[in-house]
Amino acid sequence: MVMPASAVAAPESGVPGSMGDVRRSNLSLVLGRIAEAPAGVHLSRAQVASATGLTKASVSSLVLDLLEAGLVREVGLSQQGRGRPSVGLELHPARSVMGMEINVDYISAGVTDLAGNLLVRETQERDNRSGGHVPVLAALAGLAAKVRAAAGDGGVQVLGGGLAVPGLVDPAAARVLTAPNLGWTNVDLDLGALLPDVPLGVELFNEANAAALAELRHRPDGASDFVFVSGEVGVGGGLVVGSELFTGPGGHAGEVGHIVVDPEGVRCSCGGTGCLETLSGQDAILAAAGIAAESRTRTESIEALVRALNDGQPRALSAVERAGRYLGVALASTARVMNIGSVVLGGHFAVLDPWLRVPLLNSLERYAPGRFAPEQVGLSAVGQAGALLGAAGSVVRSLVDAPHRLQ
Amino acid sequence: MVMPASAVAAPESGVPGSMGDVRRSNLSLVLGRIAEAPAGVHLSRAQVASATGLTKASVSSLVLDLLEAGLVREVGLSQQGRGRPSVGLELHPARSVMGMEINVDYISAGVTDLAGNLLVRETQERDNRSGGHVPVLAALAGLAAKVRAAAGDGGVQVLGGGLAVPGLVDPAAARVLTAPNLGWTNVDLDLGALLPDVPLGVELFNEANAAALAELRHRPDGASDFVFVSGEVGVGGGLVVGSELFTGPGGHAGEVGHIVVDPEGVRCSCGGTGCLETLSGQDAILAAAGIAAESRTRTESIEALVRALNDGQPRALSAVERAGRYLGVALASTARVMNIGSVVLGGHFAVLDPWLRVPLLNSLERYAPGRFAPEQVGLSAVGQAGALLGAAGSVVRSLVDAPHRLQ
DNA sequence: ACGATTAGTTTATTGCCTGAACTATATGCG
DNA sequence: CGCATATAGTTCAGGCAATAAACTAATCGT
Repeated sequence: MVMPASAVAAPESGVPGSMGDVRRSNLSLVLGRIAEAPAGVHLSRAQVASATGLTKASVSSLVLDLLEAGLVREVGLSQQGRGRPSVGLELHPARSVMGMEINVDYISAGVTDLAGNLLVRETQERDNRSGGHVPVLAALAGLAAKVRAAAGDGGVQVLGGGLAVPGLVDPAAARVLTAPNLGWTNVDLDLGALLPDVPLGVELFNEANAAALAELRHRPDGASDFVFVSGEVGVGGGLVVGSELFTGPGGHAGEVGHIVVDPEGVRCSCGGTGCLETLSGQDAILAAAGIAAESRTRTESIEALVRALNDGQPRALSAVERAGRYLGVALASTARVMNIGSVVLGGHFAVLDPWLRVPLLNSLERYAPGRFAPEQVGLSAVGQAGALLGAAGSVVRSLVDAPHRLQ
Repeated sequence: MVMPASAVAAPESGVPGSMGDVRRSNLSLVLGRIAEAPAGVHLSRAQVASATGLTKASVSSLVLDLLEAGLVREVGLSQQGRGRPSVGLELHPARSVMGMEINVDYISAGVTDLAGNLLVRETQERDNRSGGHVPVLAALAGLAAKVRAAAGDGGVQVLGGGLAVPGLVDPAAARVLTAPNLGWTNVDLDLGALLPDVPLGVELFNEANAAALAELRHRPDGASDFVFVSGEVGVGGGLVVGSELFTGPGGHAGEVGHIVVDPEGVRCSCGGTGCLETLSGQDAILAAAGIAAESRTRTESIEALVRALNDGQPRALSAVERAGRYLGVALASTARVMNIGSVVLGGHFAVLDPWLRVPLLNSLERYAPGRFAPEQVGLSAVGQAGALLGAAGSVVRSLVDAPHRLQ
């Protein structure tokens, strides 16, 4: 049995299908084609018809719905050879979505159009570890309102949003289960208050999961199956299987940072023992490299580490070597369990790639021989903004999956 | 984003939906309800209608199709209080599917009806390690023909089949990538020749995956998310997520036996290092327990081990303790990556449960604290026949998913 | 100017589900 | 016995969505 194709025409499993589902499915199909077109290329109704297999008549009718919903816009005429010129179709540039991020030492909010172009973004430095979650959310709501107003001045309407936090989340319940680096446990978020009066609401994401979605959208190779591992203080992970985020039964799969890579290892902040994070997280690497964390921001510490590596300091080199080796152990196990043989490195793993790559590849070859070609280990295509872009993009994705929600 | 519900009305992603898809979806829905009913309970059209949400008119029409396809049968009348008595519906008892299994030292074939009751089964002892795959498949084809004839004498028609093999498979290509214990590498199977002239063909499965499907069907608690781990010479695994087998992008996810649990460990038959199999597989346990494998079948060796455990022999106890401990390491990592907190033990893990359970639970608590309640570690409900039942049952499942294939 | 060519719309048809009316078959009570 | 009541299942008109084919619209080439 193969993974099911993503549900196209069904409202839910176990519920009767009716012709309305067909309409929804085909609306999604048409909107998806229009959204997929490269920037600057505007498909015509006829092109959409031949690309989807729908008839011209059906596409005309479906496009009419999308125009009325304000999701799609007609743009100029264009002539291809003989015949009547075609009317271009594009995602409506005045419809947008918001991405938000709460991290340890900043909050951030940004608006992208439906094609994923960042229109506005603001980041606010802020120590989010003290004072609990209430002031953080209040500050973020303010920042979001500001960014939204800026977008609104440009005539852009925000349809919905996504929020990324560095911790375990229950998206259905809008609840942060644990975010060790924020010191949050079982925090219920009022997502509605964060971005009031948007038709599509606000979705909650784990940071690495959101970043994985951003990678999915922006990867030049168009890979549809990979593990994204993000090295921060913690080690986060996001699993993309069949161009979908895999979140598991409870919504928080992908904790690559807590794979056990050394059963005799030290205690982890998660309560476990010998997790990858205890050997390849930032604190572990900096400590092993002999770089004191005190009186420095984390960015500065990583910069110091890179200098040490460039200087060829043995302690730094062996610290990174160890991190790469154990990262390989965890990814080898992931490859075996999930059958994914492609990796995208983010956070400090991307920064340290020049020194990390060889030990990582060696480790992969030792623990999962023949499963990872070197070109299957890539670096993040979106970098720092990944979580925000991914959270925003996921709203677009859910909109494309169910365009009827805006009618 | 949550796992998509299984596609109900869509043929495939990226293809236009039409009204025929609605029909297919609803056929599946109706057949599914009829199949779900407990043994001996026969739903009426009216009950199916209220259970599914379809109208009586639609259900009547859909049931007619299923009757004509021979998938469903009307059975007697039954009176519930007042009113016209209802006509019972059941899966047609004369339609059946075949499950087949190739293992190291036997081949087996059996026929079950669509409700999963085993009608005939034959097992043939056979050394499948020598001589390559051709004679094995010839022998299995013979055995299948025999079993099919026996079922045919009872008036039962075989609609399709499933074959389980102990190795990595590519189901789409009908290819066994590697089956170390059989000595097979990149073997293409002619599944059509194995069971000629069946309308639904033959599907190929990894043995543990098939067994996981059988567990899914027969679990008393009706769990829909679990890891099945089967202890044999190798350690196999099957992942069930949302009542679906998770096979990963390439079709061979779930290799729990090759999670790295000891990076400094010994070489594994898969080419890796420190795999779970090298510490919790049968050979590893028997060797650590000091039980010589020579001049015994594997069953006898395990029996000897159980005697030693009952006698309280320290070497045997510590061997099993170690196996349980490392099994816990692997399952803790699986829980983190897949977000699955429920386990079903099969093979020797089930047999050794009295001695294995405590170290396993301790290990789970150490490496993934709070994720596994003791009652979430269960034993196989189907035992030895699991792979065969699962392979057969998967054909029923795919038939319920797409009943129109028989019309 | 006019045919060729391509884009998009209109119209008739088909398939499928729905709701309401209808038929069928039982029970229970006077 | 007869009739009200209740439940199962069928028939039929209506609506929606996709399709195919005919039709209108707009442009190019000669």
